Amino acid sequence: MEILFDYVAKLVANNSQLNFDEIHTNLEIPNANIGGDVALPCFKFAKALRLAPVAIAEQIASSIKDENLEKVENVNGFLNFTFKPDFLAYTLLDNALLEQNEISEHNGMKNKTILIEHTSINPNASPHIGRARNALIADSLVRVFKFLGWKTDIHYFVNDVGKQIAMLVYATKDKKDINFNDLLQIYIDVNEQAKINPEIENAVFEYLNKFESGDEQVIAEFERIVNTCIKGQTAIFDELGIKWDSFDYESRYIHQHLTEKVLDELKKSPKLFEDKDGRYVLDQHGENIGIEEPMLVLTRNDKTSLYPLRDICYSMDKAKAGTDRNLLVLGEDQKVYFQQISAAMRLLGAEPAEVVHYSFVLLPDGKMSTRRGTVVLLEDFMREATAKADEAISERRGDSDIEKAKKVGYGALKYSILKCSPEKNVLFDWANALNFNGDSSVFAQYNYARIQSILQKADMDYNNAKHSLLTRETEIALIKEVSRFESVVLSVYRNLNPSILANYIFNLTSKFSQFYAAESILNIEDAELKKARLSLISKVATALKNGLYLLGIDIVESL
RNA sequence: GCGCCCAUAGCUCAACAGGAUAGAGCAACACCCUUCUAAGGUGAAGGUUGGGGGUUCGAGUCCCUCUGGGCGCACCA
Repeated sequence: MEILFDYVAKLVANNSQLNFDEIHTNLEIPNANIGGDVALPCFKFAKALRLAPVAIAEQIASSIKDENLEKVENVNGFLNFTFKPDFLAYTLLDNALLEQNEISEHNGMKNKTILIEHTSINPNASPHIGRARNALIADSLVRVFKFLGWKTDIHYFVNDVGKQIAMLVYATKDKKDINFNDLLQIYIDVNEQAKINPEIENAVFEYLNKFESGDEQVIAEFERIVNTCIKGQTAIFDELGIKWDSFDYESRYIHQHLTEKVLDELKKSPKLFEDKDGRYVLDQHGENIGIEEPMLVLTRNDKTSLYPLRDICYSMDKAKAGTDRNLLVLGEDQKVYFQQISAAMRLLGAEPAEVVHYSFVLLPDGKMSTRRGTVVLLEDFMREATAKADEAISERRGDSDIEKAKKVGYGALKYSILKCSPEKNVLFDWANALNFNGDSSVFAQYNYARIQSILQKADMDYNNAKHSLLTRETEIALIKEVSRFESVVLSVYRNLNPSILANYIFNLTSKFSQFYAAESILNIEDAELKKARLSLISKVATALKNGLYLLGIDIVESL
């Protein structure tokens, strides 16, 4: 639609005292029920032109004569432009950018660099769908940045130090083999036991002490647990096509004494002080942090580091990597904490990461809690979705196809989480998440497959099609939607919000499905029209394929 | 108690930097497969955008306030 905005802005600029930019920024797409292709509200020009909005619109409407316009009319101060359908069709379709190389070229983002850290969940158990939201949002953003030509560097911070790991080490100390799938139950049990048995707590802290002071035997035991966990967790994400470039271990900051330099830097600030217990504490009053006592305890009394200090060091390392952008996808529970780390970084003269926060996934009967075991595990969701997809495919196609079932099932899973705006809570219920009708990724995959089926049967070259022949109502509606693809991708990029894309894919699919029901493509006499329609649907297929890809969803050739 | 986020149809979600008559899907109702894949399409129904004030030519969108939900509130990581 951008090209039409330019066209209209130029036209109005030539027929009024308004300049191109002020016209262009005010242009909008009118609601479908109002009619018209582009609208210009004239209210804001009233003051400068010393004229009533209606009079301005009237004046401009009457002075514009353009062969490509069907009409320009004033509706209560809105100037509505309606183009001739053939002009609209070829202008939008011939200029629509749908492919990765075209879009990255057009927007000049090639070879920019971005570091993205995401997920970084505790290595203690199988991830639940709440934390999966982190990985899904981030992975989609990674895909969008890559699509636009950015070079991405994706990091995972492994919190391999701490009480929760020590507890798992304690609970598994006599076990020869540790199975990743047993860890959740072990974790729940040991937390239960620790409540009634204080000796566990003591033993756990002893483990932690030994780990931090470099006891090789204990370090090996920690590594055994952490590696089992990371392996198990990343295998699940890997199955979903989500990958990282590097895993950064928190313990490195302890064992290699990497926190000292940053601590020395912070000591230069009067905001860092030693409290009565001998711990280093950062006073963050005046940093606009929304808590009563903005203090960050950085060390224990023996001056060994606490997590926030290690996190500041890690964040500094990421900032020092010198990428054009530095992004972090983080749960809303970490909002204040992130502000605290950011304030410390500014104190050190560094630029904190940009952050995308997401809200939690809620269950119909309450919140999820790993410790209480009231969770929906990502892997359970994956299995259920695949099973349901396979059942449906078997029913339709006569036999099972597990690869296809995964593409359908995982797609539905991702879509159900990604379609919600990150700042809103997602309410998870099985029926909704496993619904393959209507507003779901399956609708898009299904219609993509329909298009492939037609294109295969067509057996004709539609490269130099005359798009001006596509003037039916459902064709124009579909063309308008396809032509938005690039601006939607850019909108996801600007807002760091993949739900915009999920939404778009549904609208595009809907428009295609309506066109498909209303018009024949192969069964028509007019060969030129057939060519034009084939060209149109091939472009729709490209937009669907690339759009789904950017959400991390695979297409299927038949369904 | 304080701070940040959210509240839109019975349910789940849309509505680009404030724009015109607030849109979809699910569920429920009535239709449409001798025609390119019916996981589809069409129609009807469903709303005082949580309540109340304000700013504006214009408010779901901005401001204030109340209610309800989510998250957090140094010495866990």
